[in-house]
Formats: sequence, C-alpha cells, structure tokens
Amino acid sequence: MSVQEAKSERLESLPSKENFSEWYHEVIQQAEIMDIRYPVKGLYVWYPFGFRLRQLVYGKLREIMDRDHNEVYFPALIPETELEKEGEHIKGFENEVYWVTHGGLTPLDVKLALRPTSETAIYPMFKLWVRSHADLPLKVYQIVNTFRYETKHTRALIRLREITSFKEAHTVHATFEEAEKQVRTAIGYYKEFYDFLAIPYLIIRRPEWDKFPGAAYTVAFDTVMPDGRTMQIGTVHHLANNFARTFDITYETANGEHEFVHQTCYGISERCIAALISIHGDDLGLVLPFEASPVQIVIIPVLYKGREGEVLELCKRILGRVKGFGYRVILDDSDERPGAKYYKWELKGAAMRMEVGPREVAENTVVVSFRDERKKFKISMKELTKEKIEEWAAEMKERMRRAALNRMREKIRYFDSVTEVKKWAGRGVALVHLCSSTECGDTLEEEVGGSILGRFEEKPGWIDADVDGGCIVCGGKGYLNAIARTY
RNA sequence: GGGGCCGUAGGGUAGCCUGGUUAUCCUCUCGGCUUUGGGAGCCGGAGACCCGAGUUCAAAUCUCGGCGGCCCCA
Repeated sequence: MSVQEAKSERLESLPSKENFSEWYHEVIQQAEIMDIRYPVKGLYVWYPFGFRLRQLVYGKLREIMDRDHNEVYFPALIPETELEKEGEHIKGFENEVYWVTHGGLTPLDVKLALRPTSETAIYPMFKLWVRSHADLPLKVYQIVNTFRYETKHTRALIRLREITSFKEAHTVHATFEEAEKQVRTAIGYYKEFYDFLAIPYLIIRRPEWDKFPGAAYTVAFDTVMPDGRTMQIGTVHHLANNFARTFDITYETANGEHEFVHQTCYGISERCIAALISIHGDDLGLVLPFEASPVQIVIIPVLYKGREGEVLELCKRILGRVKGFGYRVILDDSDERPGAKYYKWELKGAAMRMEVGPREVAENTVVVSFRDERKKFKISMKELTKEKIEEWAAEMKERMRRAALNRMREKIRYFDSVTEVKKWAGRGVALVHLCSSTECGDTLEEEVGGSILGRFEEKPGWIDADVDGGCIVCGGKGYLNAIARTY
C-alpha cells in the first residue's frame, strides 16, 4: 500500500452509513461513546464523552418521570424463590438469567439471580407497602442495570449482557381502568421523550405471543433503523392483576373489603441512545439535537502567524458570552489545523461551530455552521444573542425531525400479497392486514422471514391504509399489522 | 447441537504454507522544527508475536492442550 492510498483510507476511516452495521460499530468507538474492548462478551465501557451524552438524555427522561413518580432503588440480586413465583414470567427469562451460586467458597442455600428485570424484586415489597386504597396510586421508577445472558450477536447499546441504563417505572392502581389510564399517560411520556430527541416512532400493540411475560398486553415504541430493521425502543405493559395474584398484593377498600391491585410497568433502555446515534448520524459521525449535544457549540480559531493574539481574544469574547447564556461550549485551541478540528467535532456531533480568523477580527463577525447542514454563514457579533441561538437550535431540531421522519416513511409500505411482502422484507417495514390467529401469524413470519410487530395502537396520520381489511393469509377479518426484521 | 475461521504494539495489518540477522506498513502517541479558512510536511522517539507444553542447534512460523474472539448451519 502506498503512502497516498493509506492517506485516502484514513480520510474515509468512518465507513459510509450505507453499510450501517460497520458504520455503527465504528462511530460508537471513534466518537468515544463506548469502548468495546472490555474482555467480556456483551459488556461495554462508557467513555466520559458517551457517559455525558447518557446523562443529558437520561436527564430529560428523569425530568419527565419526576413529574409524577418517585425515584427508588431496589437490589440487583433476587432470590430464586421470588423469581420463580410467576410461572409465565420466569419462563420468559429462564434461559437468560445469570446466577450467583456462592458466597466466597460456600454454596448458597438459595441461589440469587442477577435481575433480568425487576418485577420480582419490587413486587414482594409492594405487598408490604400497599395496605389501603389511600396508598394508591403508587408510582415509582428506577434507573438500573439488568443482566441477560444473550447468546446471539451482541452489539453496544443494542444487544447487551448488561443493560446499564434501564429506566423502569412501576405503578400500582385500584382498578384495571385506572391502570389502563396510566398506560395512556406513559405512552404520552414516551412520545414527549422521543420527540425531544427528534426520533420518529411507531406505537404498536404486540401480538399475544410477543407480549411481556406476565402482562395483559404490551404496547411498544419501534423505530426504523437505516438498514430497514426495526428496533424496539420502549415498552409499556398493562399487568392487570396478574402479578398481584402471584405476590398477593391487595388493598383494603373504603368499605373494608380486600381487592387485588392492578399494575403497569414501562421501560426504556440505552437503546434510546443507539437510536439517537443511528437515526440522525451521517457519514461524518454523530448528529445530535442541540439540547442533547455534550458539546453544543465549538469555537475554532484560525491562527496565522503574528495574528494569534487578536484572534484568540475574539474567540474568548465569544466563549465568555455564550457560556454566559448557559450553553456547553468549548474553545478548541489545540494545535491541530482547523480542518482537522472540523472533522473531529463533526464526528462528535457538536451542534454548532463558530470559526474565528483574522477576517472575522477585522469585521467583528463570526462564521457559523450547523452540524446537520454543514453550510457556513457569517453574522455580526451584535447578532450573536441567546435568542438567536435558541432559534437556530429549534430550527435545527425541526429539520432533523422532518428528515428522520421522511427516511422512516420511505421504509414503510403497505402490501396485499405475501409475495410482495417477501420481496420487501429486509428492506423495511411491511404493513399488511392480518387476522388474530396464531396460525396465520406463524405462516406469514415464516414466509417472509420477519417478525410481526403487531397492530397500531396509534396509527400515524401519514399512513393511508385502512385499519380493517381482509387477512393477507386466510382472507378473514383482519387488522392493519406491521411486520419487519428486528434488532 | 453441528461445522468452519482467527488470535502479531492503543486500533488496523504483513510475515506463517517452505522455522534462521534488529518482525512489515498505516494509524495513534511523545519530542522538535514548520504550518494553520476542510484531515499539512520533515526529523527523531516509544510501543506487539494470547497462555502452556512439546519438536528443534533455532519457533510468530511446526505439533498438542488451554483460554479468547468471529462466522455459518440447525
């Protein structure tokens, strides 16, 4: 390989996003989100930069949850006796549980599971916490790690043996209807969260065979990744009184009777960050909404010999002013050349860049560029106000939201023949009419090599297809379903 | 469950078949000079053969075992 070739390879070191799998793998490392070199399969290390992004994203999630939940913390270890109480629930997880079997060299009488999810840690305590109707509703959440022994291909932030950032909420209500109301509320929270990240989603009720083990029903948020596969990025479960019966969680009504409670739980994991990276990123790296960028604004000085002082002086004036507005801003005065810095900060998703050289000093101006558009324009120092930056941030988010939605829409199509669905499978989401029978579901999944995501809980306005229609397999009464290959 | 491939610096690699001098190249990193409006250049430095046993005068290279990773099929 000649030096010339080596150099051009370096220039394209981030693979094109067309090759999504490789792009994702590389951008996670190069942008310093996760270090994938930890010597256990499926476990990854958050770099400081990645962890900062995590804090910003989860900060928003916390802000939303804190409105009417209390934050709690339950233990990571669950005794086997509790974990196995709910038959259907444990069946859903038994092949994926990590067990703690020894204390030192002494085998434990009761094995301890590393939580694969926390219902069986939390609900025995709910039994103690809930006595009277006056204790209801009870709404808590925690942000914790969970463990699952994944045997398939693991991938940073997407398929993990340790989920490091599982936000799980658990609520307890007097009646099925009240719990159902909470399901609606939770869906509203998740919409707000993903709208904040400008990530488009589909809200879908999972088929019977794919609901959360132990739930009455499951509503999921799915987004469509650049390769056409869907990724589940949030779930809301109505548990009815299923767990209440198992864990004997009852309350005393106003007239002294004892009733089982009704519960919900809903969760979002670090897949929300995988989606953020994947949905908005481009060939140069991360593209992040202004509010979620660890570095919102980067100032790049263009230094010519003898003019360094005046250029840096203007840079510092800008730095001081923008910092005063309360934004996360960096003056990159390292001794790389400006071009190298542009690439570096584009890779890391700095939302706005300000360039300052001798020309700007002479004119008292600053050159501005937005990460999503990458066009440059010039404004006077007088125009550089907090209001202006807020306006830019809002416009940028709207551009990102619209672009992401358009990309998703292109990957979703309606079909009325199995042959056509088969051709489309692997490229995106197919919408079909399907009846409720397991047989027709199995047949379709097998034929096209995808998974049935379920029916729309809320059908977006931009989808024309009718909700009702003849089943694509048997011709019977069917409903609009989505089918896709999934992460 | 069955089959295949691979472990060489922080990252990516050549060398292994056919054993032999100081282990190749790119990147990263450190020091210096120089340069700076889209990944500059030159000079100098640092950094690696997964672990164990065996064969041999001699092992990154061959053999066996271990550990780790990846892929395909069911």
